[in-house]
Amino acid sequence: MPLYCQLKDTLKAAIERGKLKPNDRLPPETELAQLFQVSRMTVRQALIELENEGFIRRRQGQGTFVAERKFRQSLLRLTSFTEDMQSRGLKAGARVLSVKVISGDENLMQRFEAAPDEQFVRLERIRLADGEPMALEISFLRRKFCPRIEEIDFTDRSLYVTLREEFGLELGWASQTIEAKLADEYEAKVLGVPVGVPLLLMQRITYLADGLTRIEYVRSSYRGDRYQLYVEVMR
Amino acid sequence: MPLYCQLKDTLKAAIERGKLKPNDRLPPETELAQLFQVSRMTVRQALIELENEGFIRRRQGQGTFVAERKFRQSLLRLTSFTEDMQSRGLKAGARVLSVKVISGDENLMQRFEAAPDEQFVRLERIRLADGEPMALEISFLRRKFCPRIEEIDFTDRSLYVTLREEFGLELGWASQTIEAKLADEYEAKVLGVPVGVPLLLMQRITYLADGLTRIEYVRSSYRGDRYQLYVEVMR
DNA sequence: TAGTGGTCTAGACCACTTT
DNA sequence: AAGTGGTCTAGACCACTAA
Repeated sequence: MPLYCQLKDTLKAAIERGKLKPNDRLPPETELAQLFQVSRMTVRQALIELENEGFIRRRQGQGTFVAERKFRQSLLRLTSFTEDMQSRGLKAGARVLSVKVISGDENLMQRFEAAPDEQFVRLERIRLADGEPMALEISFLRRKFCPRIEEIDFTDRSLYVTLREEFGLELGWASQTIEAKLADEYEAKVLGVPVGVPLLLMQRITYLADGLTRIEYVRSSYRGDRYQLYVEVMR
Repeated sequence: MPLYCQLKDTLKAAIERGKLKPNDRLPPETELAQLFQVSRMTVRQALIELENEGFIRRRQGQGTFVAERKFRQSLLRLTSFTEDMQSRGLKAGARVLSVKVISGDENLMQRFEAAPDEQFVRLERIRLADGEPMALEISFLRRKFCPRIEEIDFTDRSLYVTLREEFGLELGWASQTIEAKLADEYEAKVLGVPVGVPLLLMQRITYLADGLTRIEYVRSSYRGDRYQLYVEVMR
């Protein structure tokens, strides 16, 4: 592992464990270089990446400081429902409504740019936060990348963790749309809300780490009365 | 202006003007260094920032390539309605509903962490895309940073451009929430839609470039039938 | 004025990909 | 084997901030 990554991890761990608190000042770059027996440029690479990830702020003439907690959370990243709920301090869960292997759906083939005979796994779940229905989530996966995934029970299991640990699939990025719509009869029934309540509809196509291969299409309908997206955006 | 910024701007301009096309390979780092008469580390700093901004992809052993257009657009950034519509190929406009100077609002004072006697300007506009109502936007500005801004007509004028050009205010970042709700009677009337249609509600607090000073609070209600957010998110 | 981060150099060797 | 980006060094001077 590169030296700058080791230094990065060391500092990140110190911040996350509370050994370094928000607004604490870090030692100057020259001092860190001596401490870790590396050159200043190596220290700088570690610090620049930590700043980009929101863990620290660097100010010319002043020094380097641990960022406020809220600043290092929830810049919009590719997260699973499980991770999202964890960061909100809620316990994520699921009720599996159906699991199917399907193929030949025109719409899906287009979204995935897939061959006509390719198989997909359709996983439909109600997502729970502290046991309460929060969203209806319908995921489509390309079965050739995760064979027999339909045999796994996703009641209390993160899909993304499973993709990584069982199938060695590293996710890279996703393109996502967000819109407002009304709950139809089916959505209302499974979410336990009246027909016509507002929902936040998010549709996502997830790509692997190579940046090109599409692995997942997911359509999530969040209850408008319980769910709010939070984003920090830069100019 | 630093050398690496000059190089960055040069390359960015070449990409934006189409002189360098998607998937074109850039010269290797050593060659760029010779071409621009700078060290390789300086070239690298320019390239790393261009990669972070989505203009290029770098691959060890292969080279540096111009990124696909869609990859360099619309990562979620702090944009004005005007910029947002431009990037969608629509013409942005506005109908000013009211402009007021107000003070003493508890709620506002809290959002801005402002003194009890501070004055705010409240600007309420219907935002138009190609002449059609798209959103109701209510902006609150701290008047001490932009005195007499209430005398400006924002019918065909970007608020953010005005803040920069008339008042020298550079925006830095914003914290933003996004949720789904139903149109109430007032919203329905001014947007020209029935009561109860779904709306995408975005609330934003905008900070200046210093990262600390809050300058704007804006509450935008977008028509759910016409507006969709698009985001690309990284893992 | 002293100390911080910001920029820059001219090398070096390594890891990865393609030929 | 050749060429690419990835990591790293040991210096240097500059710009900004605070005392």
